[in-house]
Parts: sequence; C-alpha cells; structure tokens
Amino acid sequence: MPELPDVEVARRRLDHALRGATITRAHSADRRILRPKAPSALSRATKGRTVRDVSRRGKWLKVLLDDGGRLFSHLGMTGWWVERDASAPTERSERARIDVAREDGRNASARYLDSRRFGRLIVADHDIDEWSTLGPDPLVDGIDATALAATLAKSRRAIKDVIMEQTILAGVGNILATEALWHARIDPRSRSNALTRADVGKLVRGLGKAIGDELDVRMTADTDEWSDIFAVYGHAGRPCPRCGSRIARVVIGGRSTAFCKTCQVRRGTPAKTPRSRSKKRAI
DNA sequence: CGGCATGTTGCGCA
DNA sequence: TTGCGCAACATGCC
Repeated sequence: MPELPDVEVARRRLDHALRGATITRAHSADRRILRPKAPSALSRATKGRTVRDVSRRGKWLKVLLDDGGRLFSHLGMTGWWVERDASAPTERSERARIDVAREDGRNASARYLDSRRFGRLIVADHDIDEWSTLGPDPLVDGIDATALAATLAKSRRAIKDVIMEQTILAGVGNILATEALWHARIDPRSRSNALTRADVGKLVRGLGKAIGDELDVRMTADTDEWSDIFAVYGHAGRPCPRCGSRIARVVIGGRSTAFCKTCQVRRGTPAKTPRSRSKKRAI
C-alpha cells in the first residue's frame, strides 16, 4: 500500500520494531527483490549490527546500522512491513525477515510481505542514487511553493504527470496526485507551465490535505485493511462530493485519473489531442 | 475469462 | 531535447 502516507506508517512501525535493537538474524532469498541478489547479502551486512534509526524519503525507507551500513526498502505496488514476534510463523507472501534482540528483552521480527514482488530491498554501504536524487519530501522537508512554481514552469507536460515525478516531489503517487488536484480544483490535464502562482499555492495545500487525511486514517485505524476514503480516486462515474457532477476518468501517463470536469479548472491548451479514436466509453 | 491495480524502467516514435 | 505511449515485471481481486 505504497504512497507517502503508507510508507510513513511502515517507517514508524519498522522504527518501533528495530531502532536500538541488535539484529540476530536476517534473511531473504528473493532474487527479484533483494540487491545484491546473493541470498547471503542481507544476512552478511546486517547480522550482529545495531539499528541506529529508520528514515524515509518519498516512497523509500532507509534502515541505518551502527557501522554505517544501510538497508533501503521500496514497497513497489504491494509491499508491506509488519511487526511480529520472532517465533511467529512465516506468512503468505513473506519475502524477507529481520529478527532482533531488544533491550527490553523482547525478540521482535520485522517481516516484509509483497505479493507482486515489485518492491526492492537494497543492501549498501552508502546512499544509493534512487535515494539521493529524490526531490523534496512534503513531510520531511515541506514544500516550498515558490520553488515548486519555478520547477513547474519549466515543463509543458500534464500537471499530474509532473507532480508524480519523484525528483520533483518525493512520495506523490497516483492516489495523492489525483486527490490533491481535486482539492486544489485543478484539472489534472492542465499543462504544468500554465498554472498560476495561486494555483500552485492551492496545489501545495491540496497535497498537504491529501497526505494529512490519509495519514490520519492510517494511524488511527487498528488494521492494515484498505479503506476507501477518497474524494475522487477510484470513483469515476459517481457524483463529485463537492458539486455533484459525474466524476470523469482519463488516462494520463498510462495511469487512471479521476477528476471533476465541473469544479476542476483546466489551464493551458488541450495538449494536442492526436487521435480521438472512438475507444469504448467506459462506464 | 478479461480487466484493472497504490510503482518504476526502458524502448520506440514524433 | 522533450513528451508521450506502451509493454514489462508478477500476482490478486472483482
């Protein structure tokens, strides 16, 4: 369940399980997820080490060890960390585990679950490029609206596409982008460089609202179950919660995008509409 | 059975 | 060079 708020929840959970504890055993033999692919890579780099802290930037997690070693985790599409007792059985889709001995005497175990295996677990002794090249994280760094406006002015692409670019804003995925643009009343097809300074201000507030709302729900829920609290994401064909118009669906950058044609304003020229093929009108 | 899914990368074309 | 479109990855759910 990987977008910024979900990854932040995973970070807090991993931090709770691992920080200050000594790793007694670590294992993953999944050659699709683990880097380097050698099954011994995770264990060799982490066994006997103490966890300094767990941090996050965008959708990446970083476990920092006492010897400077690091473990980076990206959840892909279906990745997730859970905390268990070290004696708990292996569970469905479990791809990795990190067992620790804690000072409180508890033997905890962090388990990485990932059915589709699009996630990554990268062992390194330095920060990897995927981490270092990330743009500002809305929670860790905050969003500087003026700086963002300057960046957005450089591209003619659809605004939704641009804010999902991890080097521009770290952690914004399809759900957050869709929801934030609805909050900001901006049509996701708008050209990035056509937004006004006021639009960017609204977008920044929209992102904050979308992230905050989602984080609140994830933190107060006593389950990892998926809950649909969205205004428009996944709601194509249903009424807009704000104005009642029917929510439309388009594809931007290959990703399904829901929005309200009535209360979300379009900026810039309709990006060239090459072919208006009479594709099936879904819904 | 077909369609779709919270992410990322890489290729080909205009 | 920029901007897209699309396939691929692998699995589950409706």
